[in-house]
This record gives sequence, C-alpha cells and structure tokens, in this order.
Amino acid sequence: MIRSLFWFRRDLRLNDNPGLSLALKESDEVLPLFIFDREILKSPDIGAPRVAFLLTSLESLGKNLTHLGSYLLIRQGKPIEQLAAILQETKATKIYWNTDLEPYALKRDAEMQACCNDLGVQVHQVPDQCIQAPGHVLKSDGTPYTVFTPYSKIWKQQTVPILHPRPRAIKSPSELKSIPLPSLGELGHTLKIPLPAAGEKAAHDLLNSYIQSGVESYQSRRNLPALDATSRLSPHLRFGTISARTVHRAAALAREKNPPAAKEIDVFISELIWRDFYKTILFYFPHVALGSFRPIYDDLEWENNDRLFQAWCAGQTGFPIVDAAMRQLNTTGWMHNRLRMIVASFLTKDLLIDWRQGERYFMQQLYDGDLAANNGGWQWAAGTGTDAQPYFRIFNPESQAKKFDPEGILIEKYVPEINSLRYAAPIVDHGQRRLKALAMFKKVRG
DNA sequence: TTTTGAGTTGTTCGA
DNA sequence: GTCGAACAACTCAAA
Repeated sequence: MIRSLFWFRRDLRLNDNPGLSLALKESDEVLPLFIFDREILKSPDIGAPRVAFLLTSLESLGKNLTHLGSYLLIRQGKPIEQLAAILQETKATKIYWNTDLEPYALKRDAEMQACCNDLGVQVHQVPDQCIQAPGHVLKSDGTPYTVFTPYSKIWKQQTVPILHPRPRAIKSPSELKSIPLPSLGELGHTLKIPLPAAGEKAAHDLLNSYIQSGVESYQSRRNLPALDATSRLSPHLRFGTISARTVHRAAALAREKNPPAAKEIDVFISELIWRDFYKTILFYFPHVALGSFRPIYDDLEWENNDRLFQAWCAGQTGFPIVDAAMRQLNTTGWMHNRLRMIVASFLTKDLLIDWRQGERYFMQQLYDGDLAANNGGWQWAAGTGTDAQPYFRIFNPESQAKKFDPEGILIEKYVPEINSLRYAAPIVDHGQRRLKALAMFKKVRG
C-alpha cells in the first residue's frame, strides 16, 4: 500500500493539477494538505487582500475535496517541521508538490527535499506555474533569454503540455488532526474592500464568460481602463485556482473557432507569455527580487521623499489619472494594466522614488500581487529591468489620460471632486521633474 | 569573433 | 494641427 502526501501551495485547484494527478496515479492513498507558513505571513509584502483571497480559495478547495471523499489537512508553522510531523503521523513514503519558482520557495523546497532524503521519503516536484517551464525556452547556446520578443518566438514553437483531468475521487488516510481554517482577523488582517469571488468555480466562470465575449476584442479594448475589457483572472492565476495552461487552451480554441479575431486573441496569449517570461527571469536572475536587473541602476540616486510617496499611495497627487488609478487600487485591490504603467512611471520619473517602494505597496494592496510579474512590471517602468523602457521615455500623465481615458469616465468615477476646489493642486511640475529624472539617469550612465 | 538588426506599451520639438 | 526625427547611443540575439 503506497501512501503519499500532496502539498498544496500556489495551485489551489483540482483541475489540471499535474502534481496532484501524478500523486494519485502513483499512490493508493493521498493526503492533501496546506500549511500556513509563518515566514510568509509576516512578510511586509503581504496585505489583507491576498490573505483573504487565499482563505476563501482554501475554503472552497476543502469543500471540493470533501465532495471527492477526501479532505484538506491544514496546519500552521514552519513547513519543514509540519511536514516532517505529518510524514511521521501518516507513515507516508512519498510526497508530491508543484514547483514554485520564487527564491524563498526554492530555498524552502530544497531544504524539504534534503529532509526527506534523510527520512527516506521520496520527493516528486512537478513543474506547473509556467506554461513553458524555465529550461523549455532557451537560446541555442542553452542560456536564458533576457529579451521578450525572441523569447516569445521560441515559446510559440513549443508544444503546450496537455491538461490533467480533474480527479473523480481521492482516497485519503483516515482523518488527521487539522486546525480549523483561521479567520482573517486571527492572521492579523482586516479587509476593507470587496472580496472578488475566489475558488475554482469562480475562476472557470470568469474564464468562460471572457472567452465567450471579451477575448475576441482584447487587443482593441485592453488599453481603455474605463471599459471592463480584461479577463480579471490575475488573482486566480496568482493562487492557482486556475492553471495558465487551462487559460491558454481556452484562448487557443477561441482563436481556432474565430479566425477573424486571431490577432486580437494573440495579444491575450502574449500576456500569458509575458507571465512565463517574468517567472523565468526571476528563476534565472533571482537578484531582481532585491535590486535592479542591471546592477548599474542600483546606483540611481532616488529622492525618496516620504510626503510625495504618501500622496501617491493615497491618490492625492493632483494628477487626475494617477489619483484615479491609485484609488482604484485602494478601493478594489486591482488596477488596470495601463494604469499600473502610468502610476509606476509617475512614482519613479515624476516623484523620483525608488521603484521598490511602489513594488511593495502594490504587493500589499493587490489581490493578484505576484513577485515575478509585479517586479518585472516595475523594473520595466523604472527602466532598470530586462527589455527596459528607454530611460528617456517618460509618461506624461496628461497625454496618457487623453489617449486612454478620452471622455474622463475613469477619472470621474474615482476622482469625483475633480472640478471642485477640494481637488488637490499638482504636487510636482511634470516638465521640471521629467528633466530631473533624465539627469538622474544620465548620472549613472556616465 | 564580428557584424548587423532590432528592441511591449512615449514624448517633445520644430518644421 | 500633423508629422518625422531626436532622445543616446546600448544591449541582446542570431547569423
């Protein structure tokens, strides 16, 4: 009788879960479990939105497991200690998990692997996060790409892995002592904004409705934040309540069925490739998590004025499009991609504040906050990253607003006081700050 | 090794 | 108002 553990982390689903499928195939009994990691919970990058989304996703996962005749074992503490205890309690001889490519996770998992080696427990780590795992898209000399366009060209030549069907039943060992799912308050957070529907069903509902109407006009409408023209799948991809492969498959089928919309849908697929690209960059160049991809830019002399930073966070800069964007973030836990670029450019190039401060604020406020994607986006905007925006390309908040919110619908929604005396005066002069930013970059470029 | 072409998402200036 | 060039030469990828 073979008894295994399956460790859920960022893959909170039963559909297309390659690690879980493998565990079920190779075992008579599988115990599914999740561990609240104190290390992660106390990170300053964690905010109430993500913890709340996690809790709801776990609740839903637990119910779904119950329907399959199993259950979700929950523990809290240091993963390696908890897992060692569970291995002992169950006498399981194998453990499965899907690979997580973040630096902290890689280190933690390597330690767990070593611990299992000592205990004589077999470990199976299964690639899952990317559609094309790092190593599948490399230059001809075997090294990783650092430029997106050639990366995406090779990416598209690869075959996309098949989807793993949802298990029909899961046989688990008799119930172990589980802690009840903690409440948000118990984890030290309070949620002050609406919580989007979490869990696998919500993710599939979102995908289906977006594929039915939305994806066929992605390219034309994706840059207009006043329209609800994007999929909103990002938190689900973040927590794995849906797999990127599943999203890709649905988009690829829609593309086949609707050839006139192929170009529109290709841009949507391209965003999935960007997701793989930044995960791969983080995997091969983990220093990006702490500093610039190009070390020369670690010498930039940011002003880091705290009053300006607070005004940016609060959406009180006096620049309507920036304030609307920040208020969208603060009140919904989500920000449209076009707006993310605008506020990132504004923080770095107008306020001359280190991109890492903005990166952290985003992580605290976003439901979809993901290290690789968020870091990649911020480094792009700051001009410090791979494929960096040329440093002289500085967004003008006014022309961006004119181009992408021409009727001022978004601004009106989030900054209703726009035409009254109550509205803040601009906290900086864009023209002057632009020149200052150019000078700041010129200094480190010699 | 050397050479060549290209690079997510822009802005400003001057004709 | 519109349009093309400059921004500043840099780095990467591939031949």
